[in-house]
Amino acid sequence: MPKVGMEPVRRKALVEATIHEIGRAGTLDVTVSQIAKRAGMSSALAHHYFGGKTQIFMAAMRHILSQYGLEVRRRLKKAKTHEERLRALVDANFAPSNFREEVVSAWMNFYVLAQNVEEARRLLTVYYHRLHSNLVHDLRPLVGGEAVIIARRIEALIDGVYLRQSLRNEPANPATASELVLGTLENELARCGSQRPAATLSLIAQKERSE
Amino acid sequence: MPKVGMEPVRRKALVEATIHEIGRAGTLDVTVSQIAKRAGMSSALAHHYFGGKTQIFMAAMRHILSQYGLEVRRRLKKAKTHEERLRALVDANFAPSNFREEVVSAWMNFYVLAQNVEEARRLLTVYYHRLHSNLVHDLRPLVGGEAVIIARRIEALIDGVYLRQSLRNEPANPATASELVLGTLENELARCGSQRPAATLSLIAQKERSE
DNA sequence: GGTTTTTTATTGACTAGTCAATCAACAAAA
DNA sequence: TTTTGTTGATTGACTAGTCAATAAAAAACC
Repeated sequence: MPKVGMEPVRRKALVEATIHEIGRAGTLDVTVSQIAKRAGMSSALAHHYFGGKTQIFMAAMRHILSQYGLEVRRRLKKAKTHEERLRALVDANFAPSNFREEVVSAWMNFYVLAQNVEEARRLLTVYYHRLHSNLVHDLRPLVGGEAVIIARRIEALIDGVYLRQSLRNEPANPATASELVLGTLENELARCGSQRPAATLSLIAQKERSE
Repeated sequence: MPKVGMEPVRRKALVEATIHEIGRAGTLDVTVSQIAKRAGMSSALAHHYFGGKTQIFMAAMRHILSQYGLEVRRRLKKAKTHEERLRALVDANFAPSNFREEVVSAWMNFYVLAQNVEEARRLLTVYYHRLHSNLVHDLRPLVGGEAVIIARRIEALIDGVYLRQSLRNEPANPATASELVLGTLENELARCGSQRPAATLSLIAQKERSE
């Protein structure tokens, strides 16, 4: 029974169904029918609103990236010092909204997609650059010239944690993951920072341990 | 013109063609025909020798993992001290034989495969455990109780470097990649090691810089 | 040594199934 | 009656896997 103004509702449902379906299957090899079914409509309607399968994937990827961006900005707003901002940047990656089983799996598959589809690669590159310049911005005052190399380490580490999470059967544990990255960061700062006492940071201290 | 004793030749050709084809396509979505064609035979023959597509993939994955294992053992044999052994363990990941564009891409896709196919996951788990226990074995004497957590960081970092490499257009640079990981490791050791002078390690010093 | 039989290598043609994309048709709201 | 929403049915392309047939080498036999 056709109601009017369905377009945004349908699009949203499809995007979310896509992420869940990719997460469930662990692959980009999901059919439009599967996605449409989960979103509660026919596959023809999915094509009607998005045009094609690739566009559905791209919309889903854009959604994940924008949700991630939102999380980053939300946390950065609360942070004052450089140390707090660094923690915010790292923690955003492991926020519950991003670091869930299906979303992590979808991320992994988008990485693969970015190897094939130029637009996907572009999106990912934007995210990379933003994270990198954010990190460098707050690392520079603390470690000077080492900022870039340390940023690269943190970036790779975050991706690695995601990758390994996608292989686990256990549900994601934000605290453990975040701690792993922050611990490394703390080490880097303690080692080559010279303008502030190492203890100032204490990134981890404020969280309880797990694992 | 049938020559006899072709089986091992064909199998090898198919395995290598599989890796190249996956790397080229950036996806597991390659057809048996494409693989067979690159290996210089008909798709029927590929089926004849391997049975099915999944088995072809598994054979390719096993080949990559065994090549990696070989590299590790080769380097470990030359290493004497714990520090040298740690460096060997890290460097093996970035040896030219493993850290090439197609192989990196294949790795990424095998990660995805491991989310779906139980046997693929098992293979990857074996590799994980071996790397982990190797790292811990040589970290423990240097850093004691922190060995496990540091090992986890290094492992995630290595995976992250692979992942990011798969997104680049530029050819892989072993030196840069290795340095990124070894630098982190050095930091960790310098920070929490207490039984030996930090300078002893100098993991990076012996390599020229790049990037 | 020559002939037959068996084994191994090889492929073109075919089957059965899947799936993205399209379209014609229908239904409610404006 | 025009716009918006919706779907079942269909098309067209593609692909994993099978099979029967062919051909050379090797082995067995005389």
